[in-house]
Amino acid sequence: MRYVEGVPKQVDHEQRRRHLAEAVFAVISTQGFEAVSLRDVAEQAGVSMGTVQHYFPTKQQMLLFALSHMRDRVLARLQTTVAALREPTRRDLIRAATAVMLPVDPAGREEACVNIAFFSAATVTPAYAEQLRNGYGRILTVSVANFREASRLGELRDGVDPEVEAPALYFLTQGLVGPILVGLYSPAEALALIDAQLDRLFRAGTHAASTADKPRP
Amino acid sequence: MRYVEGVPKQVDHEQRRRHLAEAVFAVISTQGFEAVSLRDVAEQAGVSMGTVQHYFPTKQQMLLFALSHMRDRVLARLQTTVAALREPTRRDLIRAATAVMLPVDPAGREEACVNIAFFSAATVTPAYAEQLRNGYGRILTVSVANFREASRLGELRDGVDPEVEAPALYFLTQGLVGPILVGLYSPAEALALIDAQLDRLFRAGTHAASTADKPRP
DNA sequence: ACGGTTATCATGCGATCGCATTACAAAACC
DNA sequence: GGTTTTGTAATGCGATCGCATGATAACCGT
Repeated sequence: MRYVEGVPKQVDHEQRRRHLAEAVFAVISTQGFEAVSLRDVAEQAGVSMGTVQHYFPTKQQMLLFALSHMRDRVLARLQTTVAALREPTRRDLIRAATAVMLPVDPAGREEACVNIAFFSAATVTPAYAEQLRNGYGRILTVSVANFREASRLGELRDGVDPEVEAPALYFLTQGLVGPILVGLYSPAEALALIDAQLDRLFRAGTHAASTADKPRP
Repeated sequence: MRYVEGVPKQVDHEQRRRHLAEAVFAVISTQGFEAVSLRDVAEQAGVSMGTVQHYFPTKQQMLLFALSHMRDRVLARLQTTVAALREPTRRDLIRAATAVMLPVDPAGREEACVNIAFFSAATVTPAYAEQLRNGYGRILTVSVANFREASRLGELRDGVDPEVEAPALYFLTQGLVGPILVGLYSPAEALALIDAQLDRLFRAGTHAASTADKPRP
């Protein structure tokens, strides 16, 4: 029988897989990565264990798909957040993107829990490491491009090298995730630290408003 | 029977526990956190499973002790590395401490693997989170103190706020650990990024030599 | 209409897990 | 020197794991 691409018989195969991936996220962020079992995922998704096996032959493939779906989910949330800004400056874009990657709301916290779990697993599972390099490398590339554009537009202070400061701000953001998750640093402190760095990198008046109340128009 | 404190009967109880903790580290960094079983740890340590149970009533207590031992081990390596410096400036101290926390050698990589594994587990196990806050909070405090001292000695450039830049450099370092572990960033690139930040924070001539060959005396 | 495919579920199986139990040798105590 | 305590090992047990198998109903193309 011929297999016609993109025309599912009864259900949307990929959507089911994404739904199961979301169940994986819920289990990881509530019970932990090591507690992920096919039975837990099935229960979380409201289906039987056999259904999970139907969409993922092995547990490894399920987790690997979940990781790639998490990458897509973070990128989508980044794009949505950025698109919601009205006439943003480069600083506004970078600030918003940074805030998305920090666990400041339930969605961000779930994503951070899942990502740190896969980072840990990636140290012994090369397939995870490759996927993480893909996702995080992509965001880093975009961040550097944003800084380059800001530099071209003259929004950066004198002497600020976008090739150095873009990765620095990006990895600083990543470094804040863990401490926030374990309660060593609060989201507010983290954002204050980010804003302090942005103040150092960008000229004054190159963004709408940082943390203060925005003045009436 | 009376229990005389600090006088072990035949073996050094705490040393045995540390030895088992090191076996835990080896298992985590080679097989992963979820693969840690009492049998694996026993085999890695060269003892029977019953011996592991003798020193740790439960697996949880074993892992919790391992985490506290890892904190001690990192702090000891920090102290040893810093003590080996000859007439270091504050910048030299901070640079050395930063390099210790990055996975640049096998020891550092093992520690990073273990720490990121516990960070992941800490999101669902408060006891781990508390232990991590303790360890990382301590290092952060020392780092801030070092920056304050550098500021007092006039080694920092004008306008550099130690209360902001100390945490920023510290979390930047933490943010580099994960990307290095998964191969997104090389240790050399990471150290170059750190040195670029140090160049920005410290006045010229406040350290012996950064990356260039040191001139003859 | 009907054979074939797909989606779903229930169940079974071997392996492994944490933990409890037991046995035994060596050191310590009185 | 006999008893108690401690270190070490071996083994058993119930639970859970990933995965394989079989059954059942819905949907498809011809």
